[in-house]
Amino acid sequence: MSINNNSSHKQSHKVTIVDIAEESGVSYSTVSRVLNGYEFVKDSTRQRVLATADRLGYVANIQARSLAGGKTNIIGILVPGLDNGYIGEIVRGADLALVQSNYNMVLYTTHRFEGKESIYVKSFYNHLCDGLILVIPIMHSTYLDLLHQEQFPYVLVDQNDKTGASNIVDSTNWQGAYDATSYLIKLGHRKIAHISGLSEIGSALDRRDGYLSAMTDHNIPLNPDYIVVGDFYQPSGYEATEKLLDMVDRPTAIFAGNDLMAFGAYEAIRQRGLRIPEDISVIGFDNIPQALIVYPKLTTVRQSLEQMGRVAVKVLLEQIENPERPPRRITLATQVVERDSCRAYIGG
Amino acid sequence: MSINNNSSHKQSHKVTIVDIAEESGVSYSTVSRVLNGYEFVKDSTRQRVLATADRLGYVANIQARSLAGGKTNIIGILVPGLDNGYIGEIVRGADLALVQSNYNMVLYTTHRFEGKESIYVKSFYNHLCDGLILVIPIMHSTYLDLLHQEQFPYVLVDQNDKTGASNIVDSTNWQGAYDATSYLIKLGHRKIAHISGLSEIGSALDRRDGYLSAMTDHNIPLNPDYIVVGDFYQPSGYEATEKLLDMVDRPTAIFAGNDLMAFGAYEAIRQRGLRIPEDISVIGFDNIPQALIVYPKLTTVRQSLEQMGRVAVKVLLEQIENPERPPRRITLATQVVERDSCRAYIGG
DNA sequence: ATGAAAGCGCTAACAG
DNA sequence: CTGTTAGCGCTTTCAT
Repeated sequence: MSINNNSSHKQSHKVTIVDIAEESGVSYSTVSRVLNGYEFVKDSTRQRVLATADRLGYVANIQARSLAGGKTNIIGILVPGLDNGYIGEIVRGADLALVQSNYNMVLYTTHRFEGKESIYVKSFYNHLCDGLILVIPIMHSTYLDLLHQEQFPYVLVDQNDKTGASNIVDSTNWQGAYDATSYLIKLGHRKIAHISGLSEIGSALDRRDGYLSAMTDHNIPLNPDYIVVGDFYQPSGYEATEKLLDMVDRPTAIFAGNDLMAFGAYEAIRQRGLRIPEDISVIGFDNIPQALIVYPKLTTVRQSLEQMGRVAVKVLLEQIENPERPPRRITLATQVVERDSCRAYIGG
Repeated sequence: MSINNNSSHKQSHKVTIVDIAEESGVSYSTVSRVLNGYEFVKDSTRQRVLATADRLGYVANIQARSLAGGKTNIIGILVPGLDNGYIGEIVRGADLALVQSNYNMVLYTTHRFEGKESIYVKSFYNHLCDGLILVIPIMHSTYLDLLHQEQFPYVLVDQNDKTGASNIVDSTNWQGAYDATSYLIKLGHRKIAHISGLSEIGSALDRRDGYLSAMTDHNIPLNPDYIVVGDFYQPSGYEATEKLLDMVDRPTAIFAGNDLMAFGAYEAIRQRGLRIPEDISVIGFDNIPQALIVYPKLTTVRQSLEQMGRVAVKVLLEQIENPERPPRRITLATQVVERDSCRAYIGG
């Protein structure tokens, strides 16, 4: 009789495949096979094993499985933090996509490590998970090298990797910015300012370029002072807007690099006693959920963050299934969502 | 010469304690001791081992460590989802507190499992982490039994466990609601409605009771129709408010069970062409970050969500250090934050 | 103070 | 189709 000589009724402690093996009179490798869906197992055996596993309340020990070289059925998602809505939406999308798989997700927030996220990556390729989704605006290239070196499946979200060796899911940042700017122009604005994101961030650059191209294409002279750099967080939008409003030749419309900075702009504008959109139009980028609860509701460029998360999962799982598949890049469309924060420019 | 016969320079593959042992000429048990901070190791040995570990770029394999009975230095945090700001703040607080420890956090979202979160709990007590923070409004008692059975360290956030056997961090829900309601009363309101949360949720109940007590204490007759039940999400606040506004004897103030539902109320009120706070006052509960970006800024009851997260971590770590310590309950104070969504009731 | 050896729970050849 | 046998990387007695 085994150590576990209790009356085979309810588990008194951890149930392992060995327990199942004994109970169902097979070797534990067979149990392992059944549990892993191995084809060539007699059906009756399979049933029996499955039944006892169930009866005993077996829960696989992921660590052991992973240690022994199996898979974890976990995918990791690395994010800087949860404080900006943008990330939350992507995570939500990923989570949604995972429901339909038999994978679970674990989320790691790295913001406290400023560039040391590679620590995480290291533990990841130590097989804490089967694949990685990276949502990290400012990427320290060390990662990618590690990941490649280990041939570890991963996908970059909204982020560029010049080497072309990464799976990437992003959206049409340039086009979205172009459209946003054109929208403002079509409304009659010409004095259009842009609050840009940090230059280290690819999407910020793309959006700035989109803005510039739209202006140029419509033969509107560029005013360098109309471009001010923020950091994608709300306070920077506030400060940027203050500068803009201080100008003698104050802009009549602002295209913020993302919604958060647009909210900052709202504050600054309101504080000056100006009205949106009567006195000044504001358009954002992202369409985070808060865009709907601010007043007036924010006109913005929608990128389906949730969809990005979903697609990222899809790509990642495919990569895991088929490690040989060459990396792909999927770019999702953006779209201007008209709400209440912009209106036609009259007079002047 | 070992398998790993590369020129002991940069790792060509995973570095294990065996590698370190060979490089520094000690047994791998000694390496393990050093790495775990065991006291009785000769100092020179310790230095040498540490140095080579560093040079080789060693990263501990958490899985193996855990399997062998060691600790993971990971604490898990179980949340329903990330879509309501409330959770995000708690997570942020927990994350913040963890910076100062040498623990890492992994976050599991369970919303897709509706009550099956016990799956997670099971894998947790399988030592995927050293302790658990549970932020799950509707608790299916199965958890707690499992957790107790395994003597697994955990703390409940904003949630009650009648057995008194759990660590709990929560805030003064009753008092906060009482204060909010009293605040409205002091402003001259008497027709005060309350949008409550689901009755399955302890904090929702406490808030409702606080509201009732305040009304009673001020001798204001209770109107059952003034209490409508939502689910803590924005749409339910919208619908609840529609009902309220349809009443012939329409309330002049609304105390929403949380900020999200208050935002729903905003929408409904605005849609009716009414103004906040001129026509109707609104007060929320939670003080999530969005309370500041809505217009008008939401008057609400602050509970320091971030602090709750921080305290939860503190309690949990202490519990992990000292498993014998009896469970504690820490209740944080709440406070009415006056902003722009309430004003004195005049006339009527 | 340190080495040897057992074993955590599981997967994956390798034999039959 | 199924059992046997190695480990995976690490912690932990038990010796010395």
